Amino acid sequence: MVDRQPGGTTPPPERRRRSDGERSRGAILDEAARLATVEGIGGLSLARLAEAVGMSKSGLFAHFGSKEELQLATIDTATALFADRVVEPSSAAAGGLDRLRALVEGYLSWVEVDTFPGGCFFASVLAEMDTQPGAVRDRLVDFLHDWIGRLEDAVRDAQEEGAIDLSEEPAQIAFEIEAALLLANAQHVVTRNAEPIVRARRAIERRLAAATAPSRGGRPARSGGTRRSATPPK
Amino acid sequence: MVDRQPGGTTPPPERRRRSDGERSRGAILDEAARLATVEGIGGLSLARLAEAVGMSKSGLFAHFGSKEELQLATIDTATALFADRVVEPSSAAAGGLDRLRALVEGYLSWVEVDTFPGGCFFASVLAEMDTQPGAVRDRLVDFLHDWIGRLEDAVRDAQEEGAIDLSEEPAQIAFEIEAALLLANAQHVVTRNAEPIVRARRAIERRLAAATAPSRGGRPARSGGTRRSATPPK
DNA sequence: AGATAGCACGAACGGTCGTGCGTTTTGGTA
DNA sequence: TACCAAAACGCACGACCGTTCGTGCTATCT
Repeated sequence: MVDRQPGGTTPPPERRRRSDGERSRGAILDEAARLATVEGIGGLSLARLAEAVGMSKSGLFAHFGSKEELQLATIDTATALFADRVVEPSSAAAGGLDRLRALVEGYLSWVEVDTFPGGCFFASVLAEMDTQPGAVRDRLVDFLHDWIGRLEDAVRDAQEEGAIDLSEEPAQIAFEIEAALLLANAQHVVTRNAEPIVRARRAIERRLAAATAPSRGGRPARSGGTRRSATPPK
Repeated sequence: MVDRQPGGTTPPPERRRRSDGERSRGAILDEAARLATVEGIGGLSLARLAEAVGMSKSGLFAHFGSKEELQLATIDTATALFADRVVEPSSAAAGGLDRLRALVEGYLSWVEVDTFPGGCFFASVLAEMDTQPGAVRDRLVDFLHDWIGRLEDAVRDAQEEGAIDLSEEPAQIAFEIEAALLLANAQHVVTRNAEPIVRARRAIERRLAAATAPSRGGRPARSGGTRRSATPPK
């Protein structure tokens, strides 16, 4: 952490942090991500956030310098949590199809387990900012592209492994999966029960079954197995 | 228009309207629905709305009495427009399946034709209000139930007519259709091109094709026609 | 024509917003 | 232990929020 050089003149752009400051900042961002899903990332006010974490408005503000910086940092916090809860666990999957299923299940539990009171952070916040140009929207769109790309990559890998028929378009399958996930989240927030979750699961499982068995007389792809095909990915 | 009774005591709740007032009110609500899809129905301020329609804030406010009343009237305006543009045209369809397709196409054009700058009014506003209890949220949820119910009814009618297999669950098909429509809207707003529209169309057409042809070796259902079969189920 | 009431206006209110500034407290280090 | 910068604070600001009020204007009815 410390990188002091004994040579006397330490260059000015050094910024020393104190541990309690870092801890406060983390607590602020955790609460900000929660509140943003119910009040909106724009509607969330510094005063309410400060009260929620138990500190003064000005003390909180000093951590970020502007509201937009706070919003961007909040997005980064949610992104890190999403990576930890949804993306990372899927990396243990054996093949592309299993990884795809792991991403789906990861997202559905991310929604169902009430990680945030207002449902999926990104669905909530992107719906709010999708028409408001700026750095916040841009960062959210970046996240979305990353997520959709991850689904498509899993489909492509599954195709290379023979688990999904080659006639299927990865972007189309990713679209249909994402559609079910998005509506599952939206309806879960409104109805507060698990029915949309199981409907989404059913829709996706059915779609994958159709993509697994080729539409016109091909061999049914095998499921599971640690078989490592030659095809080294990219 | 006038209903005066000569008996003296005219019951108080009478309210006479002037034509220019009604026209102003309509213009306000049209603009409010537009602005609500980009600024949010909560973020939309009376001052900005007044400026957009070219009148004073207080003059505008007098039409509604409170911001919540304005919001509710805005929702009613959007609901009427939706009924006119999407629901009503579908009533000309011959059977349940055609009506279902008409609802889908009606919604997709509602989105693609940029009826509102921020995409579908209801998707946008419901995403904003889904965690904020109150009359506004309730009215939006009512609309949603009505819309989903309309999709399910069309599926059920199609089943009675033999156009959709009886083993399909109407609520499940409606969920999958609504999912594709919702994501089509969301991605259209972000990307501003037609690709999500055609992806949704493709997904829904494929799903309907699967629901039309029974999963395990039955006769493919015929499309079109006003045939009204008895079809005693199972 | 005169009377009535719907319509629109400007000004002002109490409140909350994001933001700046000067001060006090506090934790890590020399 | 004494020092110093990070951290948290209180306070105040200008702008904007929804809402209220008093006042003219004018369309419509008698």
